[in-house]
Amino acid sequence: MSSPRPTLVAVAELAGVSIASASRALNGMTASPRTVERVRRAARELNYIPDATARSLKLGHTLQLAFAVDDVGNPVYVEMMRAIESVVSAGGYRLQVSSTGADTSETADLVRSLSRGYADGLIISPLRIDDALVKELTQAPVPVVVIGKLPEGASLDTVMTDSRAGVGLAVKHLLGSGRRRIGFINGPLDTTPGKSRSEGFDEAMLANGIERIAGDVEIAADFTSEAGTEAARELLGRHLDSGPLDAVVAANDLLAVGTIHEALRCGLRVPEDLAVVGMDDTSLAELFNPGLTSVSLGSAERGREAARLLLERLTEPGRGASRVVVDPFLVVRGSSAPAHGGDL
Amino acid sequence: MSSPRPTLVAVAELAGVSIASASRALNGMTASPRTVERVRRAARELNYIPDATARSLKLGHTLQLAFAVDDVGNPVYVEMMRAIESVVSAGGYRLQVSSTGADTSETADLVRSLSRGYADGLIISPLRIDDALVKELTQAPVPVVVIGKLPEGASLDTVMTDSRAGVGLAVKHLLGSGRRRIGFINGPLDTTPGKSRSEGFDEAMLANGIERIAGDVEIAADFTSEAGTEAARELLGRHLDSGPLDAVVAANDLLAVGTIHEALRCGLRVPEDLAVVGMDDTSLAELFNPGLTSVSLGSAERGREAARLLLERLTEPGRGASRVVVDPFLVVRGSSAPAHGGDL
DNA sequence: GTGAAAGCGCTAACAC
DNA sequence: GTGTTAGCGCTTTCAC
Repeated sequence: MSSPRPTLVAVAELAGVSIASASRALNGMTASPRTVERVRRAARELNYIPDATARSLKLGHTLQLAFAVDDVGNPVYVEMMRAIESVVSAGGYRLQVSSTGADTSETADLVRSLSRGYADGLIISPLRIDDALVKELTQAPVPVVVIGKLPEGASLDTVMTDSRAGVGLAVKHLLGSGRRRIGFINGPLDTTPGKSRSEGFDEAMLANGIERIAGDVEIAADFTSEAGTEAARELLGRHLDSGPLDAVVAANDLLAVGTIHEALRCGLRVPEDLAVVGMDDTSLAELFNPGLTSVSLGSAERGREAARLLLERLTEPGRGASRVVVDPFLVVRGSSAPAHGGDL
Repeated sequence: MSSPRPTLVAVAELAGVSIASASRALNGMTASPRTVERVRRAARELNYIPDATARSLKLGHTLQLAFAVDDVGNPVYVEMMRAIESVVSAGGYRLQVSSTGADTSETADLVRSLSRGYADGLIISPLRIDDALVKELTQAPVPVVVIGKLPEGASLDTVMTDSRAGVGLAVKHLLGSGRRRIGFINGPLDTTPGKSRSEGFDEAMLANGIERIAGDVEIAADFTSEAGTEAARELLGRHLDSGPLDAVVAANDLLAVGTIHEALRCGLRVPEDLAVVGMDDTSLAELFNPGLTSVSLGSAERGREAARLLLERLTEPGRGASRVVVDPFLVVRGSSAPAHGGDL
């Protein structure tokens, strides 16, 4: 621990060979069995660990890939991560995950630092995307694939889903099972998902001939369950007077679960008094009590596709930007079961 | 994207200075304002990003720290991660998270690769620790601090908790609130936490003068909610005949939540028919319905302490191994509320 | 099969 | 204040 770390020269010396031979022996290149044996022994004896930095500098790659997300606490990212990890490691790479703040400049920062030297490629799923970030990503010295919707004209590998349509699925389901007055708890509108889902909700209401009522939408401070509880307190509180909501669509599972939490606290029964539908269909949805009906946005599949895209670009840098889109679908669970004696 | 990446020499050339001056200008060392200006401009124009690999090789450090866990899906690690991240970034380092498999050799592998070149230090919280891993950790070329219990005699910085006593807290609480027959759902016994908690349970039963009944303990396949559900199916199923359990202690929150899931599926009411207590007091415990009574093991504090220890060792490599222990405490929520008409 | 030597991109003496 | 140069630890031609 205190002695200077052994380098290749120490190993070579101990083995009585040149450092070139030592390197070859260790890396399985052409070398006599005898040399290999002696070098191996020397390396073990010295507890030699090759310096990855030096190796990467010489080789020009690190065999590491990075996945950057805004909030590791969100299970949707965990699911993506698992999917990414499995394809990436099959491709011989190791995965590092980093958590950026919500700030785009912080994200851009991370991209810069990661992309030059510490990783051979990057998958990023940012909540907020501005032009500066797109520029940074496009100019990054290593391939970047983004999970999420990009501004028009950005030429980057990307995998996205149609969360607008996803919200539509939720609304249609609720209407179809007898709900009449649907509230919407969204995340911040300056985020990409927040924006799409907002449009999706308006669209769905319109399509179903329902008048949008201003007070039926509440914007949470972020995509966490705490913010969901907070927002639900507002939304539900407002409706104590103005007439009852009988359903809420939440922009993700965390918000949905926060909403249920608050609804129960208010003495509302879920789903009897209030149906709740989330989005992302994370493990949380399955686990929760009651089970949370949720719109799957194919997080695992998006992760898998993103990883595939990245690997492909790594081996074939020249080709044009790909764009894959994963369709949403609804997973029905207890939180949106039809109200018992439907009052229609 | 396709042109060769600009290096310092390109920048220096464009700016019309030597590469040494360029380096100095960029790094805020002594340089004339005029030089700084020209170099800055050139760098921006070329979209120059310094190569971290080369820089690290020269400097001998990366300003990166790593946190390795077995299962990123467990919220307890998310909490540790947040805590670690905040102290580490205050110290000027960036945090990388890697997910190792459950396998100790895989973990050792990761340590090897991480510890030579990609990170200046490492925090690791492994479920399983064997001698080979301890040896690897001790010999690692960069400082390592482990969150968790080490075998006797290992000289590594470590922060631990007393989860044995933690289980005792849970048992005592349940007994105190009128429960009589307590089951235990543990994780694998070949893991460090599994082992401690097993001992803790036996100890607590003994201390309270309760005869341990073999069938009252069930070992889940791992520390996930799915495994918890599975184990609960076993445990609860067994007791359909042999007489009712009125409480379950689970070795972590995930197992606890899986247990509740299964209990409800069986038509048991929680807490009326069955009280459930988890461990780790993660955000999940607070969020769940009903709220999950849980033994806090101070995950955030453990993370914070681990990060502090690592930073200290980084600046002061010589000193002896530290060892800090964080005390557990109970957080009572709805899942263990006294049964209504207690049948005693 | 093996050794000598060049060089990956950068920083830090060291001279000027 | 600036340029020249050595060298971080490694891999890889290139001769032998």
